[in-house]
Amino acid sequence: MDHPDPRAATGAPGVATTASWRENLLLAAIPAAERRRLLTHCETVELAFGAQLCEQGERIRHVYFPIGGFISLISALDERSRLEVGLIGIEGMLGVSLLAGVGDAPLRALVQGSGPALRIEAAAFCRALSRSPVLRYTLMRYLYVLMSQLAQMATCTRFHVVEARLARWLLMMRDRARSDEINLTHEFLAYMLGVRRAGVTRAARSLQRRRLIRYSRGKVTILDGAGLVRASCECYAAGAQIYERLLSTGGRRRSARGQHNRHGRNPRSIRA
Amino acid sequence: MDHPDPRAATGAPGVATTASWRENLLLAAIPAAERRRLLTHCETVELAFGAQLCEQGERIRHVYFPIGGFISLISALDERSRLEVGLIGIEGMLGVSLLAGVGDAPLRALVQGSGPALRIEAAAFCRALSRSPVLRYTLMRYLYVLMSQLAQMATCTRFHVVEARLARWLLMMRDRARSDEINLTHEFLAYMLGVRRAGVTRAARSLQRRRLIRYSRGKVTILDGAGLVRASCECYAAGAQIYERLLSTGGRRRSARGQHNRHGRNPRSIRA
DNA sequence: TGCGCTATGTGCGCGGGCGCACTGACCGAT
DNA sequence: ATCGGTCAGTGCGCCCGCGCACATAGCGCA
Repeated sequence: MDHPDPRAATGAPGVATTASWRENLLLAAIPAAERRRLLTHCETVELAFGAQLCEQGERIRHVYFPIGGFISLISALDERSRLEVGLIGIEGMLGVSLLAGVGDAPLRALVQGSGPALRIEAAAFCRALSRSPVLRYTLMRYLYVLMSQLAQMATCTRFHVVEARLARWLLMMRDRARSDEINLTHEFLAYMLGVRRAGVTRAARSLQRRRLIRYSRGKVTILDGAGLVRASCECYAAGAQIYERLLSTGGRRRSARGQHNRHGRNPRSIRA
Repeated sequence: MDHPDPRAATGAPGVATTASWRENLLLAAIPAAERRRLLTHCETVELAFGAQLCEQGERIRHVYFPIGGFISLISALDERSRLEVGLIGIEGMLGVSLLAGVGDAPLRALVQGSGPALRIEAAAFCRALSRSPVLRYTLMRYLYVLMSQLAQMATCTRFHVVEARLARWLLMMRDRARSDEINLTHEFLAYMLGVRRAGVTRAARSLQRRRLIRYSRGKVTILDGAGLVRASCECYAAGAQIYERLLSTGGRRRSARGQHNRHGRNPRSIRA
């Protein structure tokens, strides 16, 4: 109702696909040996747009490492008051609370962009965690990034107007989907931003008039990324920076070795 | 200017006081042997109201375990747009990011209620962490609680009116200060809630008229706690519950043994 | 006793976002 | 070709909180 079929099932576990762990930056940052062990417990699944992977307070059954799709974290006070507080793409994972030894999900998780993900059973994941300090270390850093994002989100939501926040979300989704085309209706955007659909319509129209985006019937295209960055609040740049500083340079104890980003992209170039 | 002298120094390390580790619930939850080792590195300090213990992005020098005072975590986009996103009292600690292997503070930390705290140097704390799985485990659960609070804070700030949020804060501070008298000006409250002082005045006056609180010149007294709970948003109850479920039952690996929440409350009843 | 500072009270006009409700445009299926 | 459904555009009155500015009132100190 509020968003496309929240109960839509996740696609069935797939067999081989072209996707691989390489697509997930967290997995890529784990030392090969650890990763191999982890991957033996993983299966590839297709995340279906709108699927609800878990509900606030419910038990976590699987941990997901997106390798194409992305997931949004939603904090809901009740069905009228809800707000997206985090976004998980190829740079992250769903289920960090297991790291803290907590088996319940703190937030609702909704698939926002369809695509594949690797998943692993919660129990197997916990076993892997308890065996591997490096795994813990790497994922903890991500947990920290998520926390920083949460705090920033709170402030951003409080102080910035819908239009800037919309621009920010579109950019974040572009980064996570790695595509300038995003499938999202105003309705869904309103759900995420915690505002009325009418408010989204107004903001989106304004962005479209300025030729920064184009949209129609649930498909948004980013035309001018640089312009959109300018139209967004500084939180977009800040968020990208936090991530870059803590993770994209390798993730594993780089602080000691000063490694560089193997993927070569400079996340700081938040550019167009 | 915006709040009482942010650069006020923390009181000098004290020697023996009547306060003890027993006053901090996290420390109390750690097995005795571990705690003893940790305490050898601790010193007692007096937190001075308004002191800034660390700034967003700066290096963490000490970890604090309040045993009387309490600390607020503030996310600042710039000096006009800032918002309190967390509150740390005897139930918590300042410096969790070290758990994630990150040496920089994600948020500004301001002393909100004067009182003693135990503190330990960051390096010593990290060493202790790396030696003790139980310590990690216990504190990780707290990290999780903080995260949940952050997410809830974002939603609360977005959807609830100033008066309810004010009531909530007063209650949270009462719990952490364990006193119905709280030293806080409207100015400072406005700083935390991210609203104008005038907004706080109006809300406070309304609460006072309803005989829930009384205040004058920087001192707020809670007259009717139960009434104040009713005037607050459900986030107060929800936050207390999260904490209780995860930490107050002992904190140490109870989940691994399949124990149940000894307090017997149903966590699902988050909506009144 | 009086000064000055800090804390609180209040007014006014503005604007963003809300709730509600209806219209119009486009798409796919029968 | 038509119909039903989803998606987007728009209007209207409302209210909360903002920004600004000024008016009182306690309190400490000289």
